[in-house]
Amino acid sequence: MSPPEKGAPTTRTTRQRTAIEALLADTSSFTSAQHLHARLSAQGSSVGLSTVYRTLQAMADAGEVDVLRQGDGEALYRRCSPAHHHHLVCRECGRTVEVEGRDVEAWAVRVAQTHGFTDPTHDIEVFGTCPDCSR
Amino acid sequence: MSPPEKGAPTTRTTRQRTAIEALLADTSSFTSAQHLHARLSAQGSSVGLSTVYRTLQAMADAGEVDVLRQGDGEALYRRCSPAHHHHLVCRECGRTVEVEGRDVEAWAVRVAQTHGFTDPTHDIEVFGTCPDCSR
DNA sequence: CTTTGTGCAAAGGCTTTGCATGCTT
DNA sequence: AAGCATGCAAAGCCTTTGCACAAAG
Repeated sequence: MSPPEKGAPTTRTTRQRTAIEALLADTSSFTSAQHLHARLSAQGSSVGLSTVYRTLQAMADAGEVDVLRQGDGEALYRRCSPAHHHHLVCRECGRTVEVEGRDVEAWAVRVAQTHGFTDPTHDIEVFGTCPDCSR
Repeated sequence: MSPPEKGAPTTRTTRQRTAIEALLADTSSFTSAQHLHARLSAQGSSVGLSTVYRTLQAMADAGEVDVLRQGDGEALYRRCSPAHHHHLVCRECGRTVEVEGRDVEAWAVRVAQTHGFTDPTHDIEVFGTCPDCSR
């Protein structure tokens, strides 16, 4: 079927890819592909919208960014640390804080086991209004 | 602007609404609007797709069904109990179990407070393979 | 009789894909 | 030179909306 899959699929260093990664590195809140595309254009380093989508998708697959599905169908992305973690997101400005949740991890596993579900996974996000926005 | 809003916004009893509620009551897994529409047609009690969407949305607003955003942008619905709860969803067949999470609720609140975030809310879903599917 | 619900078809918004060209290796 | 990456435009998908008609209260 498919050739003997080896490690990481080649990722070339292009101006676009670099620009996207750089911008993402400077952003601490969740952003949409479209917004990112707009910022890149405004900033001069214009990149095709499809490229933004493709790159973001690739990074998500590689675990380099976290994806959050908004209620309106728009996907939000944010760079993230490699370790497993959860987010505390400000519902006003989108600012994000990565938090750990050993307790929650354990809870999730326990819940799954209790019902005989194997191979547990979970999606957890906490929302709130951050200090700056509630002022 | 708007008239003095009183209690519940009138919900009329129509054949369509009844059919949707009935089908939902018989389903214990998350379903998409389109799938629901197809099942209704197949079952004879055909209902317009827009009506399905509108009804589902109304029920979601009323807290009669839970909404789950799939990665591909399709929304999944499922009837639910009025009390606050979370879901344990089988990633194979979609079967769902409602679970409580006092511990998690507390954790979420604590996490928010720790970072000065007010008015905490959360989205939590646990996935796994159910007994029947892992067999 | 008045008001809300329904259908159909068209519009919308985000995302994906086909294909020819340019750039990285 | 060989192959992935990029752009543009078109296509896809799910969902929402406008409007005229039917049904509920």
